[in-house]
Amino acid sequence: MRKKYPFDVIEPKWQRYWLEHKTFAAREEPGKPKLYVLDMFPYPSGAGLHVGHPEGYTATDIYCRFKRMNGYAVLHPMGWDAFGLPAEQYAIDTGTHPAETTRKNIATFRRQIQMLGFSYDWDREVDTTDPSYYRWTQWIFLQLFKAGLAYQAEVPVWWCDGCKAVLANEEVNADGTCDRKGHKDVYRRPLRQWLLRITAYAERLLKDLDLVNWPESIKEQQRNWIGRSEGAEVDFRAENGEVIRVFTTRPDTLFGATYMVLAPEHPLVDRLTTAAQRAAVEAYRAAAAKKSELERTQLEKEKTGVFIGAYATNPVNNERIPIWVADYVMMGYGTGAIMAVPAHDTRDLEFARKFNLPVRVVVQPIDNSDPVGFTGDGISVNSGLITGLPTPEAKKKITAWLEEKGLGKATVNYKLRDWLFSRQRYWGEPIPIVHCVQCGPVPVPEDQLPLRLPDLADYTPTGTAEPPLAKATDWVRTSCPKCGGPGQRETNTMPQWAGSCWYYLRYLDPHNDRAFVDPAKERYWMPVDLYVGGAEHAVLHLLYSRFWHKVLYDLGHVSTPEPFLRLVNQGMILGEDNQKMSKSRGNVINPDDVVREYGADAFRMYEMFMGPLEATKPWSTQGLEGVYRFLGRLWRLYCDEDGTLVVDDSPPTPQLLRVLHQTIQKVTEDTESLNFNTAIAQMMIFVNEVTTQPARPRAVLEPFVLLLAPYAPHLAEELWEKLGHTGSLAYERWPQADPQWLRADTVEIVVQVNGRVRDKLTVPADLSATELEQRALASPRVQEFLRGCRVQKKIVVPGKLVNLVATREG
RNA sequence: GCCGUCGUGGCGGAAUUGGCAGACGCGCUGGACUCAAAAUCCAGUGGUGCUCAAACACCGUGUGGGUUCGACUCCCUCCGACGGCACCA
Repeated sequence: MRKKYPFDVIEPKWQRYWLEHKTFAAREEPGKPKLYVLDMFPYPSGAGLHVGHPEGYTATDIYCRFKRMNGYAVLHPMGWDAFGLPAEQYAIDTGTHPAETTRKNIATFRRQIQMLGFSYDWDREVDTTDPSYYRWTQWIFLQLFKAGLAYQAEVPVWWCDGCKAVLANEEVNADGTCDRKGHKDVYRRPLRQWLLRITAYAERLLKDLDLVNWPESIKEQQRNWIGRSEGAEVDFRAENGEVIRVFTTRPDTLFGATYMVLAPEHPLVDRLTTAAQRAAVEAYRAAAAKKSELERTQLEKEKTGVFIGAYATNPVNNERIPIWVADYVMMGYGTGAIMAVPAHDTRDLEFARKFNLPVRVVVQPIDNSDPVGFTGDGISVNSGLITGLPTPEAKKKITAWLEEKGLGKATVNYKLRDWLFSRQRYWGEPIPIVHCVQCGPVPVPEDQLPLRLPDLADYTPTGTAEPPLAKATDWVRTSCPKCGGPGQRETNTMPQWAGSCWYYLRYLDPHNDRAFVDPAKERYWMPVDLYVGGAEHAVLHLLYSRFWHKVLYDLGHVSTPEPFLRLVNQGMILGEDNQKMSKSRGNVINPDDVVREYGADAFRMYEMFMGPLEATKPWSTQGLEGVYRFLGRLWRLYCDEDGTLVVDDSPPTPQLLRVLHQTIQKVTEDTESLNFNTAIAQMMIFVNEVTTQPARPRAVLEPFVLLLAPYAPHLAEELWEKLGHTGSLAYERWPQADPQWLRADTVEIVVQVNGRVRDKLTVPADLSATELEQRALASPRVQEFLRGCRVQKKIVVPGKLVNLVATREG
């Protein structure tokens, strides 16, 4: 197909120009307002760039180019989140060193990203696998360790037989399969692990969500993940004297507790079970331990459990209630034990019905509906000292009473767990710790960082819990930095999240070898003003980053409590068949093909024209062609077939000036608010309008090039040059809309009778309300509809409409 | 089950504070140019009725109701889609 304009010449030309002139190098400029615009950096996979990547990148690029032209000092960097399993798996399969695979993939990604003409400052590129980068990832880990926020523990962790590796909780799917490869044999086994004490920051991670401008859905997901709930811990005494502590959010229902439940793993089960029940309880616990999470949560809707033979005393009424063991109570939450109030808890009610346990109503709903199974707020009944109180007051009073008697206290619980931070993999940052028999875990001295990954000949997992690094025996064997005695290096590595937790800070000062970032630079650029990326990172990446950032903040290394001020999630791009793009469906669109055939500007512009940035939307090659045709039409507005400029110096008509200034106004507003699709629609209106006119006045066409520049930067640069300018337009002043041309002299007024449009009047824009009313009533069309009616009410909105409310007479 | 987001032509989508629903693009139809086609340009394009057309009327933003002079927009009910969480006491 013949090209509609020479994008294949223009685009490489300007890309070369920008790189050679370092047009987009970011500088701290005290006189200018700063703007830090960040893309979630990609994992450079072997498959190359996907059309989803450039969606967010184009959005941020447009915004950055727009803001530069509006006088901002803009920081807009790109880099690589390059540790991770695929390169390691490839090494296992082929023997190629992951570093080499990574280098190659990065080269492909860089080429593809550069061919789209994004205005990144390439001198700030970071690569998480580069020792000069991970040196500081390790350094931050040591700060966490020294602050007591990194510790080792023997924890039951998810082990995937297929990957021969430990998985993090979040890497295990709800159906019990492995998130990476879909392996089925995933189960828990206890292993020594590194954990980060993110729970110490639960409250601040929750509260500080109020400081950021993020989509409500993301904030809500983080809140749910942190899972704060207020309640009370209450001590029940078993008959043998053991104290069973429970957590409840409804201390007001204590009088309705008719039994207790311990989690199967609860340590008191052993000590409380009576001889008669021991066999049944042991059998139940053994069965529960074997159950996968899948069985325990998904399939097992029917409650199970066993009475352990023991009783406890309800502290509020001294009632004797039986103790059961059941797997609907989890050891990992609260205290692993509950008081069961079947009348006001759905799960307890199910259990009680199945095992014929008593149900006692202690909360009366306000609307007098059935109290059994009622879990909302109401009025306490049959509840001693709190009888008659509404739920919130009842909670307060009973909690105070418990505290006074030493039987319990108000408590806050979180669902959030500590972050399992070690991986039994090769291709990750080595954890800079030496294990010494004398001194325990000892940090590698900071001046010895980076602790480099040793080369291995064989990357395959050991198959045991020993990580592959254990094979590098010379590397593992070392001396203790503290006492000089024999030591062993930690062989676990960090998870992929580690490098991405702080990369936005390294961009500020990527070549600094004395600190992870220079404090002055940090203060100048932070926080990130706009962060764009996929919603799949809603919880983990963003929560982990926020956690590290807060630790660095507390240690005085960064100046803001939150890293990312504003967050926008770009939507997914589906295939033309409205399905998720995938190789197996054969609906994958390759950016290389698109750029070869239509050019980068058309690709960028189409992705922005598809719809709102946040929306999920299907790819359409015809839609792409429509945008490509538009760019061709735009080109022909300026040049004839030989590429000779046809712009003239004729005085522009008022009509053209009006559409120009409307376009300036609309494009300015919509670019600022990231509504790129409507900004492009307005540019199309402009081009359509100019096309209908014979003249090509420079006074109108030249400012339009600047409006186009953030969207189709190569085309705009080329036209700018043809118009006689030298150098790049990247820092030209953004056009200002002249209000004179936005004001309309006359407006069209809608005249309604009973809410239906019956006539339209063209009147002077500043016509008064009374005058407007007169003219509306004088309209023959309107009079026709008013015949035989009496006007009851007149609504006059100057500049907009007149509505006459009339009723039929007689 | 719970939380969140969202339902607008044949399709992607627009609509400022409650004020002409369907901007812009795709597709489709007709026309110009052409030997012909492609490309390009011009015109039309929510549905229904009125024997065609014009004019006009009525219907129309997932469903049913409500508030209002007026509802895509605000409130309630239900239905559907997508995303997240999931026995969290």
